[in-house]
Amino acid sequence: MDTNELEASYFDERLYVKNVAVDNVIFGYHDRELKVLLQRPNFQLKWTVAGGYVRKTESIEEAAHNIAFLRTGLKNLFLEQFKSFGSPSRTKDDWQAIKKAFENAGMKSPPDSWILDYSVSIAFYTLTDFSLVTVQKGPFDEALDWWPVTQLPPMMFDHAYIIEEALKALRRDIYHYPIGYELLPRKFTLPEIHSLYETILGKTLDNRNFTRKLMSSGIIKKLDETRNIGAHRSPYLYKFEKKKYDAALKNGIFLGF
Amino acid sequence: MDTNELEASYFDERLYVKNVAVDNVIFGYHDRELKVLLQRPNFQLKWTVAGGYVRKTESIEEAAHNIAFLRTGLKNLFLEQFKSFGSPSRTKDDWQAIKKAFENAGMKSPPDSWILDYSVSIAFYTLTDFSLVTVQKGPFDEALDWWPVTQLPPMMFDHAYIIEEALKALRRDIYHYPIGYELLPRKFTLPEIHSLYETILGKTLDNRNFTRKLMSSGIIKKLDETRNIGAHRSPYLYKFEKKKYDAALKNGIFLGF
DNA sequence: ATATATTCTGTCATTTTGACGAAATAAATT
DNA sequence: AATTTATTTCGTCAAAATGACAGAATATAT
Repeated sequence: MDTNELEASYFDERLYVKNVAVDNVIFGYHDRELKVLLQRPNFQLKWTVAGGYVRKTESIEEAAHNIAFLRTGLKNLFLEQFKSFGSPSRTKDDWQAIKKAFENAGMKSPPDSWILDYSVSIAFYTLTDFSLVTVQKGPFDEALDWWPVTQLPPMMFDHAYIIEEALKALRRDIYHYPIGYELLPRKFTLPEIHSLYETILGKTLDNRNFTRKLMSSGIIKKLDETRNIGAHRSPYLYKFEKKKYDAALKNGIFLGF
Repeated sequence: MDTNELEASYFDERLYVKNVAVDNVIFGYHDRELKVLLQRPNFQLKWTVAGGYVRKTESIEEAAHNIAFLRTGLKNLFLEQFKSFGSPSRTKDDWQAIKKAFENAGMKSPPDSWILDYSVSIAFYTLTDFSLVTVQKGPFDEALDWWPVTQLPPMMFDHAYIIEEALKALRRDIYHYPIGYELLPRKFTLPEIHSLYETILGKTLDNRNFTRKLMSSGIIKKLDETRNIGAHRSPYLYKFEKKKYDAALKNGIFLGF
């Protein structure tokens, strides 16, 4: 099935689970900023998190992976479910706006039964190496772009809140999982991973103490290469130790920065 | 609306959200064991977690509180959402069994559209002071009882897995929240809270080091009373410091046992 | 050669941890 | 009334982890 076909069959109650949406907060890291991939539906001014529906033949995790794949072109990304959202009228108003806009444009809009009924969102966050992503708009979207989590555009539904909660979950998980592995390119420098942790945790970390702790965990390894950064001392490159990383994912690790 | 009326209206698609269930793993602590409150539906041999559906007029959190209230008689319990579950046929087989049993008994059974369609469970865990609970069976249940998490009976659906995941979440959260407050009576002894932590974490903790750490957090306070435990030295009673506790809930606390 | 900006390495006092043993106490037993 | 038993409670010490801090090395531009 072609990508557009796939999404175009949304709202077919025979294929998709009604009342249940999956939202996926896709994080990337670039220019010392944590960014999130957002889409803006046709004719709309406000943005949404990457989202979609669940086919009756798949699990919610598969649906979330699929959403990530549709927008980034990447499979098997690191993906964590962090919370579900459901309350009367959390989506109603903005759905009505979308419906109206579609109708004004002479386009087919989602059926009322999907819009006016109760809507539960199961939310995941996804971590990805920014540099590997090639963004791909969906058939109902006018725009798809990375936004810094510190400067989000106006958001539809409760999606600003969903991103807040995703950040909370990420900040909690960063203590238990070596999250840098997912957000950084395969080879990276100490200042890069240092800045990543500062960005996610929103606080400054003493570089010497940070390095000491990270190295003592044994999860990253110094390479024999350096990166040229222009008029400055060239930082060494590092990479994650896959074995240690897998163990850390499985058993948890404690990184108390 | 009366309690039984409330639950009896399940499966009315005008009132309840289709495809979405809420399951609530209700934990209590008694006799040095962590227990979970389970129900056994009519004519069934296997048990389920406390569960129910979401009214279209309420949030999923309200639904979860309501389920806890129906089974324990208690309101405003400590309740955390930890994960949602959704995959094809996670509930189908056992639902068919229930349907058949209801029909054999000449009772009205849930409509096929609710049974055969996709089912998402939003799962919460609830912590409660065992001694305050008065268990209340639901209208479709033959039994409702506390079971030690270490010796569960045969479970329906994927509920054994759901309980496992609830335990994981609890073990994760115990490091960030002073969970003892919810599971213990207002006044308790050091050996009691010590044993609670050992039980939840599933490992022995040196009593002297445990006490040192717990006291240094300032979250509990020694009282001037002791409890008589028969032929042994009488342990002092302690209570949680409400202010410290509230701050810990809000900002998190770190208790690395 | 010098200036500038950034990376990298090391020390020290303080705090926290983990592993122990021994004294105190309430009731039952002799 | 002394002793035994089971439990609670208090204290010490060496090792490890933490937090605060300063200075040397290096890549290029001037």
